[in-house]
Amino acid sequence: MEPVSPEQVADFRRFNRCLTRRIGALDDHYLGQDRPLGEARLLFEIAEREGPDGVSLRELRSRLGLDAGYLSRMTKTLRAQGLVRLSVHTQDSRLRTVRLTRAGRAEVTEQNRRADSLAAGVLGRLDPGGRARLTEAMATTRRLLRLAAITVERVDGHHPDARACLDAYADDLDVRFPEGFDRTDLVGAEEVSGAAGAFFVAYEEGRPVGCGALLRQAAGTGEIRHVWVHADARRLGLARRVLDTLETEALRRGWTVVRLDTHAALTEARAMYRSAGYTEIPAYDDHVYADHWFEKRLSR
Amino acid sequence: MEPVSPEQVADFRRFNRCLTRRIGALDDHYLGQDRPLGEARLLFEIAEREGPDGVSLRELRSRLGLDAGYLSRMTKTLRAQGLVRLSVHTQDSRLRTVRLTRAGRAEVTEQNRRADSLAAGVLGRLDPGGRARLTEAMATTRRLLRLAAITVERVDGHHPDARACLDAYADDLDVRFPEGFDRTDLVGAEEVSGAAGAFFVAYEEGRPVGCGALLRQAAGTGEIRHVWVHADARRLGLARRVLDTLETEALRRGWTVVRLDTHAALTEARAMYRSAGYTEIPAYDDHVYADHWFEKRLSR
DNA sequence: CCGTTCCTTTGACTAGAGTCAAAGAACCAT
DNA sequence: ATGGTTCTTTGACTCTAGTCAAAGGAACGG
Repeated sequence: MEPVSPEQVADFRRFNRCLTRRIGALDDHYLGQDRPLGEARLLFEIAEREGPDGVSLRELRSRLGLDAGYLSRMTKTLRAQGLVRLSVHTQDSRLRTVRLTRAGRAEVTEQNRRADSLAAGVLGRLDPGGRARLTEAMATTRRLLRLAAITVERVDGHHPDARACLDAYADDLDVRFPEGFDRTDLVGAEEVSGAAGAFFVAYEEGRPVGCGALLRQAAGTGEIRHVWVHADARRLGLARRVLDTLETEALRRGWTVVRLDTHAALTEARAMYRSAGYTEIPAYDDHVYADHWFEKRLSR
Repeated sequence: MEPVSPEQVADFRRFNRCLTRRIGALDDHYLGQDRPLGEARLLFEIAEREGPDGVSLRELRSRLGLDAGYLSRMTKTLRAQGLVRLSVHTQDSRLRTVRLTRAGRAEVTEQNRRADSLAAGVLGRLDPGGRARLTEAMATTRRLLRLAAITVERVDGHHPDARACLDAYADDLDVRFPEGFDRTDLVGAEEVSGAAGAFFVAYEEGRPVGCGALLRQAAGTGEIRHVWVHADARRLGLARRVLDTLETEALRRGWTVVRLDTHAALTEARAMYRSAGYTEIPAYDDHVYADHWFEKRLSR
């Protein structure tokens, strides 16, 4: 890809320096008041992850990347402060489940209130136009930083991450299609392996957040299927990135045309394909869920 | 001022959370490799502040806000690693001067190279359009966060910060005006005190970075003078903010018209006044440095 | 020249953050 | 049932980061 210009690198680093200097004022965790940072972080994580049955120490440990002993001790002090309750996991009694007590919940709410008012204080020093521009620029920064942190990797069709993506994809379609979606329509693992095709998964911090499949359709022609992005990772431009990856892979295989079909319900997808250079063509198959067919001629 | 909308607060906090999570990858200091964070920070600060005669421990201490003992010990370990040299200050032998050795300089350069390549790595995962949008959004975020962190405060005309600003202002004008600038033209401390007028200084992290004066000109009319912004704080919209503050102060005093004059050399200033709602009027004085005269009718 | 103030060094602490290893209880596959 | 694995707890550490106070040398003001 094109090299990164030194000016952009300099801008990037200026931003980092500026932010790490101000991070004290920005970081929610510094609002942990008299509580040590580690505990404050843990408390927030519990509040965030806690389901109806609380959250297991194991999950917290992997989320926060903490040492088991360290975590055990910290939860002990939180318990001593009356902020959390510990109990044995209902399914697996090796695990402990943590949940917030009423006092713990109140504490978290209070911290959030404080962080909100701090943020409002900063924004309040700008005029309304400035506020709008700042929040807009922050949102753009966040979106693009997230996108830059996501990697798209080729995985085997049998890989659990591939199957997990396809499952989630099927669930999404089942909701969106008025007629529902039948999972037997999904590609088989062999169809996207070896010379037949390829499967790609997008990872954000190790978590699969998107996918896409490429299959051989005819000599020199590939078919793109199952381009999907997790709800949490939408509006980042990730689908476009997956598409780029699939096209690059097609070219690598010497396929100069790619096609795809899509359902009438997926209007944003159609817009995306058009803006990515795809043109609508007549039906090339009689696929149940297909209402629109697209094609793109690849070059270079 | 208008209240801050909850959506904007939420956006702001999402940004903070996202950034503190990624800060490990962004923060230059985390590149200090095997060196403790404190030492790495110190090393960078020395590199940044070091003049031809090095930099005094005293200055480092106040810049970084460190305990004297802590600083002393850290410089000792840096010295033991051969990265800095310590010597007695030439003017005041109570002070110690630190300067980087060749090895220290090499270390800093290497860290910078590493930080650059890390930044380039992140940017490189975006397409050129995304890179441009990201660096642009980062720059906007930085500018507006800086602006929001600046406070504009009324100070007495005799206050050292007021005099320092006027000195810097005079130096700037002396360079920009073809005919030079005579400091006796500056307002006296009494002209901006009490009922006669007011003087405002803009502070960024305790450092004066801008100023503006308001003087009574005639009944119900104020004159704005000496609106100045430090070179480091330009292009943030600070002049506009100072101007707003002066107008608010004028209104508070019941003055419904403010006027100002400006020199032909200051083209950006003229544009700024126009966009702030000032209209050009005929000369209202025969001030030496005045070529253009502006007026604004204040309301509410 | 004398007392006060300023700057640095040193010693003696504390608290937070985190690591490592051992051990016990529970689960799982065979 | 049994051996291996997983999860949590506990004890014993280490390393940073930072505070506080005492002390000594240098500068400064009168």
